[in-house]
Amino acid sequence: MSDTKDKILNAAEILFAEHGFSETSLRVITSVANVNLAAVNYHFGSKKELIQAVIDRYFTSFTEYVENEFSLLDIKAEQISTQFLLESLIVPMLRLNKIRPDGAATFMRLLGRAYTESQGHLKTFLTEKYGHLLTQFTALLQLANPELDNKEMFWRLHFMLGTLVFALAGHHALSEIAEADLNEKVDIEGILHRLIPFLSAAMQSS
Amino acid sequence: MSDTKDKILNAAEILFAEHGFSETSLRVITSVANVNLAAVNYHFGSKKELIQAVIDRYFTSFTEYVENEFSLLDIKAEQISTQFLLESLIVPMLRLNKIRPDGAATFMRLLGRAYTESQGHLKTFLTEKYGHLLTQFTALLQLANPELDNKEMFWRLHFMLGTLVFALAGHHALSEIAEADLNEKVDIEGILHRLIPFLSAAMQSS
DNA sequence: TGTACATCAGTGAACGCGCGTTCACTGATGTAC
DNA sequence: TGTACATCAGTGAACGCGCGTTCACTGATGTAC
Repeated sequence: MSDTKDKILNAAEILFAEHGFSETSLRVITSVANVNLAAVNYHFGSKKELIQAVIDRYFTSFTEYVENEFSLLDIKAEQISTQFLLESLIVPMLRLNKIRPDGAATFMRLLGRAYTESQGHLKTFLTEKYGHLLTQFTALLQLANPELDNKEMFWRLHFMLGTLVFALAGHHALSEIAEADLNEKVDIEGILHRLIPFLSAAMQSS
Repeated sequence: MSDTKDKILNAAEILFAEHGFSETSLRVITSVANVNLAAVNYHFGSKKELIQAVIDRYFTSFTEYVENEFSLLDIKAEQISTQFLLESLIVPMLRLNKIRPDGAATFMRLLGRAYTESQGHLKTFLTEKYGHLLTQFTALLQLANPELDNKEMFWRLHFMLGTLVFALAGHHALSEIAEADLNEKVDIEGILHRLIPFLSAAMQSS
């Protein structure tokens, strides 16, 4: 992969996470990346495909880490619980910080943007490529919560994922308020450790 | 208030909720509203001020309903609990359906957009005008959960609000998946009744 | 080793288009004397 | 009751601007014979 291509991806992911996809112009991206404007269309074909490439790069790493983590779980073991499953997402999450500066936060913000900016192409693209991961996670959750029926599980799962993405994607804003109000600094890991008991309790509500 | 002004607001709120603020052009709004393009700038001054006017119209009604509902609560009563407080938001929420078709859903989607689209002007505008409502709600929550310290309360409150806005703003998408996967139709009220026990349990997690 | 051609990465300038906003203007209604 | 002027709601056309994309082109490297 050429240097130029990487420079575009690196600049784009930060700008997309910060300002959203449609609010970020190719002119800003290429000037931050210090490459020619036409290089985006040369390497990626269109802005749409650049957006997909940016998200895909994270997802490829993330799913690899998650699958690796899941394969280590002993599915028959007694200790499989919602809390335990959510905690098993922390390691894959934080490994993203090693491949890109502030990678976990950037990935979550991109996910939040993808969820919100309502052009269909991203949703189709993601569910086709990474839907099996959600299926796998759902199956494990069902193992951990055998007393919940399908419907209840569906809703709780989506509430939970929503809270996760929302809290992690908005963690910049939250941290700012937290620092002003409580004089407390928190990073992604800190938020995850506050979120997991919160979500586990919610999942077990009767 | 002139007919034209209302026609613009009514068309704009639906389009903003559906496609986001910056993805919705004044040309689309005015053609749906069946008014002249220049009328937006004549009546509102700019697109930014139109966005604020759309959101403000809902907030004015909503805060009025909420304050009315809160004033009916007996603050000393034993039964004040998180569940009880969340349930007291249902009535104000659903009253929005009476002043505008699908008003509750539209309002939540607008809130979600406002939270996500990152220009500061909306956040400043809203916290200045309606921040006291959040303060009031926090105080009541603290009454219902005296065992939580300030920090824990801060985080749980924001996780909770995030889940609420996220789930309600995205309820169109969720309902679609739910219908495909579970053959179940749900509206805002249905989601609220699933969400409240979920969030109450989360709030009480130890 | 030398020549001819193909492939590839990258570029500078221009294209057409949709955007928010502005401006000079119209016509209806209200107000003063 | 009539006239002169002011205010207001609304309009049609144009403005300049930033956008994603395209196109003809360059220069470096690889491949065939």
